[in-house]
Amino acid sequence: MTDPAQTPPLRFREIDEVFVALRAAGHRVTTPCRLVVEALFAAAGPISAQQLARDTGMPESDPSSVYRNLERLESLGVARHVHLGHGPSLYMLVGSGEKEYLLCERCGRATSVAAPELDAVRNGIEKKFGYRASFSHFPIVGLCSRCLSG
Amino acid sequence: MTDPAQTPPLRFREIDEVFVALRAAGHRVTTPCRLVVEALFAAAGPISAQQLARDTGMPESDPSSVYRNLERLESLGVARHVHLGHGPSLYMLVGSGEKEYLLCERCGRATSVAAPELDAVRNGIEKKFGYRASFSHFPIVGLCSRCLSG
DNA sequence: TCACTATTGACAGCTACTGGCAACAGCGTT
DNA sequence: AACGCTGTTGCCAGTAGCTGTCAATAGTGA
Repeated sequence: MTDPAQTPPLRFREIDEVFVALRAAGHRVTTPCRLVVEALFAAAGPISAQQLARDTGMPESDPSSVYRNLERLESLGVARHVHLGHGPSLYMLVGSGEKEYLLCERCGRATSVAAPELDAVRNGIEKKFGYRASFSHFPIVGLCSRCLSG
Repeated sequence: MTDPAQTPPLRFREIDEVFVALRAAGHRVTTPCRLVVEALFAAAGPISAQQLARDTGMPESDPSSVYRNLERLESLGVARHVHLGHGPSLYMLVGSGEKEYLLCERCGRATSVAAPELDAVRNGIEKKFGYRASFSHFPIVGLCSRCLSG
């Protein structure tokens, strides 16, 4: 049983911590639940509910259970979502070093940056308008350098 | 015929310019079209397609004609829309002194400011990330001063 | 007034969810 | 290891916010 296919998935420990948190909150770690969490871990970046259904083999024609799992993970603070333009919400696990987003309205390209990178911008806005801006749920929208010059 | 009810609506001249622009582009100024433009003029601020249907007496149960009129007005550069949070798009006529928006994610309050007010923020973003941000279509989202202190 | 055709209202369809419900399956208990 | 409580699932229906199709209507120039 040392078959490589049998080795635990990457970052198993962190995944397991999610399951521990779920159980601690009185939730059950079902097969679909586990698949969703694993798919979020495996994803390269923010991912749609539709894509999660595809990745997990859950009913693509009706991703309501995917949404319910995501809702639960979000309520626990384990996952969150971002609205990148007009498409569906994109979900991700919350980790250390949270990201914020810039979105190009023309080409659709999204750039993620570490939250502190935007602190100067945030402070400027707060000083002038009293708003503490966050670009983790709704991004900064505009034109990227490529679309500006092109 | 000097009955006050017969006097032209407020800002009649500007409205008429919209109709001239529509005709110049080969469009017809129909009654529903006129009603939509007048409702946009009359509205206190950005207004939803649903509300426009209500205000004009157009079929509320199916605002597709309202959307087609808005689409036409937007393609002419006469109207535009903003996404204030998770609700429907809000439409407005394009005038002089364009507005940009800040939205409070908690209380839903939207603040509109003249575009130049955000130039410092915009320049800071462009210098650091190469993006030229616009907050007229998607607002800056965060927490307003009231929600921060309360 | 006529004829051409843009525009309308009605209807169907779509995406992205949200809610209801009976059957199923975790998980603590025995 | 079986039991049973109840959280969770899949399925189905429903909703919001649009978008597409089409025959009938109504602006507009001739």
